[in-house]
Amino acid sequence: MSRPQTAPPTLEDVARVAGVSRATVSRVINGTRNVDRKIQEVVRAAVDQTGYAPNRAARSLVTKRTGTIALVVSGAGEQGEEDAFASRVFADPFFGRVASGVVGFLRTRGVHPVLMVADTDRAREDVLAFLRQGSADGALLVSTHAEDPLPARLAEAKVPAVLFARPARPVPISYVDLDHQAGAKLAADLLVELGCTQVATITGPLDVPASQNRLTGFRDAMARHGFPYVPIAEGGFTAASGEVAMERLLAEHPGVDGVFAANDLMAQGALNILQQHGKRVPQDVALIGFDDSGPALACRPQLTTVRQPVEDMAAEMARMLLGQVDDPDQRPRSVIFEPSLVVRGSA
Amino acid sequence: MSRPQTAPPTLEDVARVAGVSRATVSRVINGTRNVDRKIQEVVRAAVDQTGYAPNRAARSLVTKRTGTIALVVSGAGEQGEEDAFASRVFADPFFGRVASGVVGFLRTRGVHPVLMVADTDRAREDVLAFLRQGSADGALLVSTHAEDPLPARLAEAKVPAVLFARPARPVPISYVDLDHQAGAKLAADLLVELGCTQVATITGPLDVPASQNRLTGFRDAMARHGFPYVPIAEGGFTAASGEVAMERLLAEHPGVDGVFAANDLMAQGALNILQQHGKRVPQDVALIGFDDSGPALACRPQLTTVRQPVEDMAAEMARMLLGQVDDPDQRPRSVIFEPSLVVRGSA
DNA sequence: ATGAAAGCGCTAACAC
DNA sequence: GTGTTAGCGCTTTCAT
Repeated sequence: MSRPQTAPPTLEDVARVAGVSRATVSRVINGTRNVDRKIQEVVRAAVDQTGYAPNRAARSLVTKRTGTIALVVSGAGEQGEEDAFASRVFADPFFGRVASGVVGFLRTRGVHPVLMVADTDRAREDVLAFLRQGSADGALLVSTHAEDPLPARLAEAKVPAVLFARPARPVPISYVDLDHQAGAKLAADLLVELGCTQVATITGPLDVPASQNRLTGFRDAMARHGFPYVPIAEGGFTAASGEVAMERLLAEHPGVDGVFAANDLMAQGALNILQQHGKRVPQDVALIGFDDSGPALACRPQLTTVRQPVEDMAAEMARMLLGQVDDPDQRPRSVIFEPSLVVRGSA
Repeated sequence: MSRPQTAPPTLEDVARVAGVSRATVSRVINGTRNVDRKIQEVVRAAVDQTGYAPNRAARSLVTKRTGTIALVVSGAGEQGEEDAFASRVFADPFFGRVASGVVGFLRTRGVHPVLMVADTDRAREDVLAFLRQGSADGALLVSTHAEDPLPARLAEAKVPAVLFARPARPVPISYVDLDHQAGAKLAADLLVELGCTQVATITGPLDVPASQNRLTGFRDAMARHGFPYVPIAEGGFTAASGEVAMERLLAEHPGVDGVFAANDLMAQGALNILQQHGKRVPQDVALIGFDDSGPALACRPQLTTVRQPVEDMAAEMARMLLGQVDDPDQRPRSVIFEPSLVVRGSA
C-alpha cells in the first residue's frame, strides 16, 4: 500500500510496477489470451502490491456489461401509497426467500442484484430506463399483480429477464414456476385420506394465475375423490385476510372439517380463527397451508403445508438470466418445479 | 425512435438532432450552468425524440459517483453454511423493514441499493473491494454479529458508511440506533402496572449491544420498581429460541406472571409454550415483545410490544449516508430514535 | 506473446 | 451562453 490517501490504483499503476503494458495486465486479469507464465506471476504480484481492483464503470463502458442485475418487485400502483406497497411486500417472508436464493446464486458469480420496486407507472418507467440504457444486464421480476404491464414491456424492449411465475397474460418471456395444481392435489389427497368430508379452501387473489391454479388443482382433486362441491373464500395472501376468509367460511359452513389455504400466512390467520371458535386443529378441523415459509413453523400446531422450493426457484431464475445475458438470442424458456408435502401438526 | 434495433442513443445523437454540442445537452440534462430557454426546449425535445437516457457507466467514470449504495447484511461466518446465513437473515421480518425503509427513501433520489451479504471473510473482502474501487458510493450496514470486523474496516478505508445500531466496540462511524433502555423501561413499567410480581425476560444474544441494553434497561426499571431480581433466559432472536427459553423459564420459575421478550419472534415462541402449558395470556402471564413487526399481529392474542420504527430508522440511515457521500469529511454522527409502547392483547 | 493506440459515453475546464 | 477539447480507466483490434 504505497499510496495512502490517494486515488485507487489503476491498470496503469499496476503496469508500471510490473514493468509491462496496460494491455498485458488487462489480459492476465481477465484471463484472456496467452500470457507468459513468468509475466503472469509478475503481474499478479504487482496487483497484490498495489491493491488493485478493476474499476467497474470503466470496464462496463467498453464491455457493455455491468455485472449487475435488477431484482424488481412489481405490483399494483395504488396512487399515493407507494411506501405501503414496499413495506407490504418486503414484510412477506416469500420475498425474503427469493432474495436469499438470488443472492446465494449470484454471490459466487461476481454479479450483484440491485433492489427495485415498481409499484407506479413512474417507477416502472424508471426500471425500464435503468435496464435499457444498460445500468443492469437484465432483470429478475417478481410480480404481485395480474395486470402488471412490466413483463410485456421488458419483453418488447428485449431486455434479458426472467419472471417468478407465469405472467397472467401470455408474454414471450422466461419464467420459473411451480406446479401449483400438483401442490393443491397433494393437499386434497391428504385431507381426504384423513377422512375429512366437509372441505373448504381459502384462495389467493383470483386474478393471480398461481391462485387460480391452486384452486383448480384442489377442486379437480376433490372432485376426483367424490367431492364435487368445495366452498371457497378469497383472501389476499395475508394473515389478516386469512382470518376474514375463515370467519366467513365458518359462518356459512359451520361443519367444515378440512381447510386448504393457498399460503401459510392465510393458514396462520385461519388457525387463529379456528382456535378462537373452539375448534381443535387438527382433531376438529384439519388445516393445510402452502409455501412452507417461516410462519408455518411458528404456529401451534405447526402447519402441515405444501412446500414450494422458493430459494431453489429463485436461484434457477438467476441462472437462467445469466444464461440469457450471455446469449441474448435465446428463446424464452420455463422451468417448472415440483411441490412436496410437509406433514406437521395441523393436518 | 429513429433507430429501431441499434445501440441506445448517446449524447452525441441527441446533440446532432438538437443541432447543438454535446456539452450543451449535458448541461441541460444535469441542470448545470445557464442555458438559453429556447435551447433547453429544443434539447428536451431531442431527448424525448431519441429516447435518450444517460449511460451511468460513462457518467460514473468521470464523476466518480455511481448513484449506487451497498446495502450489506453482515454476520458471523460459520464456515460452509453461507447460504444458511442469508436465508436466516432474509427470513427475519426485521430485514424486510430495513429494506423497505431504505428503498422508500432512495427511490426518489435516483440512488439504487445493491444487496450484499457479508458472512465470510471472503465475502467481507469482496464488499470492501466493491466499495473501495468505487462500485458504490457508500454502504449501509446491518450487522448481526458483535465481533463483525466490517465496521472498523469500512471506517479505516474511509468509505462513507452508516450502521444500523451502534457497533459492539467503538468505531468512528455513523449509526442510527434506538433507545433500547427506554424501550425496555416501557415494558417493565407496564408489567408492574399490571400487577405482575414474578417477572422474567428472554434476552437476545448477549454479545449484541442491543440485547444488552434491553436487558439492562429492563433490569434497571424493574429494580426501581422494587424488583431487584429478574430471571433471564438468553435466546437468539428466533421463534424457536424463544420457545426453548420460555421452557427453561417455566421449569425454573413456574410462578412467572410476566415476560418481556427482546423481540417479537421470541415473544411468539414464548406464547406458544405458555399456551401449551395451559397458561392464559394475558390473564395468567402478561407477555410483551419488542419491535412491532409482522408476527406481532399474527399471534393470538396479538402481541403488546415495544415499537421500533425500523423503516424510519432505515430511511434516516440512507439520508445520513447520502449526506456523507456529498461531504466525505463529515465526522461520524449518530441519531437515536425513541421507542413507543403498542398495547394489544398479550399484556 | 506483447505493446501501441483507439475509443466506449460522459463531464468539466477552458476558450470564445 | 455555447462549443472545443481533454481525459476518466478500461478492453480490444491491430501491429510487431
